[in-house]
Amino acid sequence: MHGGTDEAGSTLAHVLGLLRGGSAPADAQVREAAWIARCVGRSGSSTPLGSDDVTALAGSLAVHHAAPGTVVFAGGHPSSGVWVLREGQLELSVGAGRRRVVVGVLRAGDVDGDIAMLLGMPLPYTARAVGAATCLHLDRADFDRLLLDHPAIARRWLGSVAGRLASAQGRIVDLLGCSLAGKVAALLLDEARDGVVRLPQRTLAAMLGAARPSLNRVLKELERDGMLAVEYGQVRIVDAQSLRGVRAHPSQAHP
Amino acid sequence: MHGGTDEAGSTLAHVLGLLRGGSAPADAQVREAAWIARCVGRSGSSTPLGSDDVTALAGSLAVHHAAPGTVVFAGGHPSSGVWVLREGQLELSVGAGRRRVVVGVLRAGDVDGDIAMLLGMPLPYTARAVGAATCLHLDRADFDRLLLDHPAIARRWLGSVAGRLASAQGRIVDLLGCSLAGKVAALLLDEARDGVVRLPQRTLAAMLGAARPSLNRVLKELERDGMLAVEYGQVRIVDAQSLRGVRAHPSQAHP
DNA sequence: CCCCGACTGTCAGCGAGGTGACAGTATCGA
DNA sequence: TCGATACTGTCACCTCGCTGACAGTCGGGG
Repeated sequence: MHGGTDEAGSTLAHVLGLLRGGSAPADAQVREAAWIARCVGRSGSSTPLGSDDVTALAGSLAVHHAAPGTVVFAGGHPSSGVWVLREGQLELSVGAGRRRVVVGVLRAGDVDGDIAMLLGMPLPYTARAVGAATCLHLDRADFDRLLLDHPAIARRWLGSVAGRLASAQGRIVDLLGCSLAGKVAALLLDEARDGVVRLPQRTLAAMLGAARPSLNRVLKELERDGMLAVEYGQVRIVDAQSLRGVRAHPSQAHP
Repeated sequence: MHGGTDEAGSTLAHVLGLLRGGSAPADAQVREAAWIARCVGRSGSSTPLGSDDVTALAGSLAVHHAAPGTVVFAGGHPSSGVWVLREGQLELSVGAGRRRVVVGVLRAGDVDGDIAMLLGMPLPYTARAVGAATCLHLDRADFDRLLLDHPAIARRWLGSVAGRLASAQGRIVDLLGCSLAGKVAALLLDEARDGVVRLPQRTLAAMLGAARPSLNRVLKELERDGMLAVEYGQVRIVDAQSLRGVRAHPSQAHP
């Protein structure tokens, strides 16, 4: 099936299309950005900076007030440093102009840009302020000075990144062991904020490496079973407990 | 997700045992341990400690000489600290007694145990010295002191963990976008040391969430195409270039 | 207000891969 | 040297999910 007759050219064009932030965001690009978006320092679980840190450092951090719709950082460029969102929401998106797809949302307390900066890799998505937003920014030099002056913060930052690594590991395991229904359940459960996942089915499908019709079928089944409410551009989790049960099921059913 | 264990009768072994009536360690356990084993600080790519660091710190690190077959650290228990392998090889395995499955190997320069220690989670596998091995050990206090006294090392450690996070991300994308052949190619390419992957097909299949017969079929196809040599308990990569081409193919074949 | 673009809902057909089973073979310990 | 115990190689059958297409619905901009 994968004989020597495949067109190397079309494959290459496909790959190149992914790398440039072109017009039509290919599924693969959406998928990659969406998964990376799940690896930010989430407030509550694994934020490297506590609110006490932020207040203590407030004077030495650059404050950035972003007007609604403003781009805070742009995908494709190397990360200028670390962003800490203090108020408002930032929408993470891929793709140009009208064809852009939202792959995630940053909320107050979230920290992003650190991994890209540490590794010198380009940011995979663009962040825009949804309403008015207040961010704190550390450039590379500030970041180094922060870690140098505050070893406790350095230590906690290490813990934060380690936690993100562990959750990425967990997602690998989730993705491999389950049927599509299990993957969907796992994705919804840890992507939800306040019981709602505000992503279109197309994006969810891309994140799972699944086809949209297949995803839709699973969603409707789960809705019929009373676990979800499928709405326009979002999914509401109704019965999280049962949903966790779906995730736990072994991969294939068979008598 | 939680770590595995090495001792029959522990809670986790019991829970995993419930999922399948199975006797051998459940595939899910093997899979999880195998993926975590791929997230150690590999020498060369993302080791937090340079050899110069190690020599500079040699006096303050605890040296541990492990006789062949000795257990260096045991799965299921919380990590006592960070292990740096200086000489020899450590075999990472899951499962009790004779039924154990090897999920990875540590080589000179590799660093492990840091993530589990940082997060307070149990180690998912047991490490045994294959031949004679020399390890350096830092307990939690030593680790904290190291990061406190050497900010440059703390900074590099952060970079190392960030690199491991990025590679875990990359694996998620690899796993979702490709056909089974693509997944196999990706797995073999970055699991190989000196062109050889020394894991049985059962373990490889578990890592990919695939069935062994399916994996075997793909391996034989790749062998027929001259890219691999399938041997007893290991796979030898013959033509890495072509294998990289297989990995790049889009997900599904289609006229 | 209406229209256009984006999103959801659904279908028939097909191929990839899972399942369980069984035979052959390499490896290791007694 | 001889089993016991893995591991590999392969089969027929069947399910899951992908493909491509089309109709219905929501929502924002002119």
